[in-house]
Amino acid sequence: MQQKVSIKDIANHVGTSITAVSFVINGKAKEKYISDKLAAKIQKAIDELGYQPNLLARSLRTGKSNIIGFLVDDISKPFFSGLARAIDEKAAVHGYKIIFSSTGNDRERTTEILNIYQERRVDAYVAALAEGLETEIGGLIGGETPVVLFDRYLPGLDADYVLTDNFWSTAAATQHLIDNGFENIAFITIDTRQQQMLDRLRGYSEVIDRSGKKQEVLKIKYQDSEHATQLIKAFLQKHSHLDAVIFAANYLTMDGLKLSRTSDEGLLQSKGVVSFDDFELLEFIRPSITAVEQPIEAIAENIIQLLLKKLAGGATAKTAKPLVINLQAKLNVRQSSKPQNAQT
Amino acid sequence: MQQKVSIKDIANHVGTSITAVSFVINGKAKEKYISDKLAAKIQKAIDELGYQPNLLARSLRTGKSNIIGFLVDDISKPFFSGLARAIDEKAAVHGYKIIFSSTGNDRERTTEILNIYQERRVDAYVAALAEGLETEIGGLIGGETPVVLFDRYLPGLDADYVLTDNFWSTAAATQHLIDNGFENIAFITIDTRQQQMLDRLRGYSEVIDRSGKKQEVLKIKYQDSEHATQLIKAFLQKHSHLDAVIFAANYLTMDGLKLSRTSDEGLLQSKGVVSFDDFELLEFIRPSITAVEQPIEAIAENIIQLLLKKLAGGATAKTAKPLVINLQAKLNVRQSSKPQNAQT
DNA sequence: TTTATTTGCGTAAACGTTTAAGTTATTCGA
DNA sequence: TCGAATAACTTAAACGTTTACGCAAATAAA
Repeated sequence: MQQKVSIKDIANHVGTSITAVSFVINGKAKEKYISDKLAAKIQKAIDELGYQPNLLARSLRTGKSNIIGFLVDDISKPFFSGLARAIDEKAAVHGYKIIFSSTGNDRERTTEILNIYQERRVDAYVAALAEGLETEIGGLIGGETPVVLFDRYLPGLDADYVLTDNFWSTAAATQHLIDNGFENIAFITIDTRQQQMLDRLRGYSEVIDRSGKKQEVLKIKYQDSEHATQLIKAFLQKHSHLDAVIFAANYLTMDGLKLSRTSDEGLLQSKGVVSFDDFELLEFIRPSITAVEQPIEAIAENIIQLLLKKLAGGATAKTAKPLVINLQAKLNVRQSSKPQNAQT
Repeated sequence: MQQKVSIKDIANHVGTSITAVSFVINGKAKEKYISDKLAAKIQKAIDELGYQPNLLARSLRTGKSNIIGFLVDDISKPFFSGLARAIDEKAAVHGYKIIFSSTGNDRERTTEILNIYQERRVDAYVAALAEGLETEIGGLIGGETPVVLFDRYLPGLDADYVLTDNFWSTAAATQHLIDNGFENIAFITIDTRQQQMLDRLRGYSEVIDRSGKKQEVLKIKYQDSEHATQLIKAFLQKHSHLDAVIFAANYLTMDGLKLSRTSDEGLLQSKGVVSFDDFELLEFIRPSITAVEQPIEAIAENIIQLLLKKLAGGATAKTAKPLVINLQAKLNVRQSSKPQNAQT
């Protein structure tokens, strides 16, 4: 009943043309020489009849859907859903709406989603994709529609990125442990070619080397959680001289923490621990764990700004060389100094 | 370059009318008497030219956007983002896309979002709203566009609901504690008129009464986390005979767990604990905590089914009386029997 | 053979906008 | 006083679909 009042209805009600109505709706009354009197009457009708523009029609006409497609592994992961919220709110300010999808790291699903996005005529893409999906998103990158990638850098893809500075953040975390008196610091990561993991490892390596200490790295060929926990356990048992551990990803931290549920709880209990990626759990866990927190708000803000710039400056932006923005993470220190057998 | 091939292009390429093309696109070739030969030629052109329908145009014409508006407090809450993912995937199967927004429990923001949804001509609404926003969503309920509410029941609103059976679930949890030998079971909730909290309390009360035991209830006037933790602490100290506690909401469980970070860790350590709402943290926390897990998949499935039914059967569905679906939650038992000074 | 159906396809209107290109009436400079 | 500029509107096309009609040819019925 309320849904259906259109520009034409307004025009008829006032006794004018739809053009005039359109102009005042779009705030072009002055510019287009609509008299104040007519403009006022139209505005009155708009309010009284409760007119709401049909964005579908507008989009069809203007060729801009004002929709941004957002694509990640799994939208229910805290990092992604947090970012989704931030981005959604910032986009709303500029009249854009976000649509989300989870690829589940599946190739077919990904092309399917991208297809749907194209059919819905999204104005831009925002995506964090795993390696192996380069070609699917790659096809979009030269095209009409702007693309901004985040979270993970894909070496093959010459695109615009908004990233956490993994090298810097890990270096800072490592330095933090050193500053607090830890001597033998291990780094637990996965065996991969993912750029962000390599950067994290490099951050650790360089700081350790510069300090004259010895690197102690465990690279896990990741199969499943159980398996990883076992490898971590063996590693820690073998290197009993370690007094601190850095986990290079949140799931590794979790796998490590699972040791505390078994009889092996001493293994981590007595050490300084730093987790890459902060999560709620860490506020509660004992021993308390320092964490590298991704700057979600900043990431969201940079993505939106980059996008707006690309959306605004059509051709100019297209010829510009891709931008890689590296944002510094925050180190959430939960316990810093090293008592006898300490934690951080 | 790829973006712009339309029905008309196909028609010109084949040398036929756009009508014919439209028919084969929509699989109405047979029905509309398009010869197999023409249909094949058209199909060939569609594939070769890489035609993608413009869903905006289609929506404008058909009056169906195939978009569902989803509205919650905060999409980054695990329960909501998990549900979002589940619902998104199920909706995709039926050609629907979800758009999400977070109200932040703000009245103005809520009306704003609903306005945007109307402008985008969503086909249906899915929402979980806090009390106080009844009127904003209430205006939609009689209207053209189907509405399904979930998670929280608003007594004033005669709408379709998909809910977790709070009464049943809490009763089951309480019974579980009794069955495992706990004698003095407390219930910690907030002082509110929220229906779901009242139902949970009722579930506890009835089972306790029936068992002949004594009710021990703490109703917190919730201000902030710190304050709640203090009240919980005082309560537990005062009633030292308690051997089990049920927290009526996940944030209460968290506030309770914060006791473990202070010197008062003994207070919960020695007791059986059940949390309403499960969350990742609980898998790691010690003492381990049994939890009531909301059936996310089932909720998503029921929402979609209900929606599809309402979308299909226009007028018939509108006259039907509102449906309230109550889904049973799952009790995730992490430690059940009561040793001397036990946990559950 | 004539008439009625079925088959196969095209014309054109409509969905609700935006906007280029008119049209008329008014003001104005010289 | 008159053409030109300006002010105030309107007409109509276009965006890419779907779909009610219309029309002719082929087939079936009479």
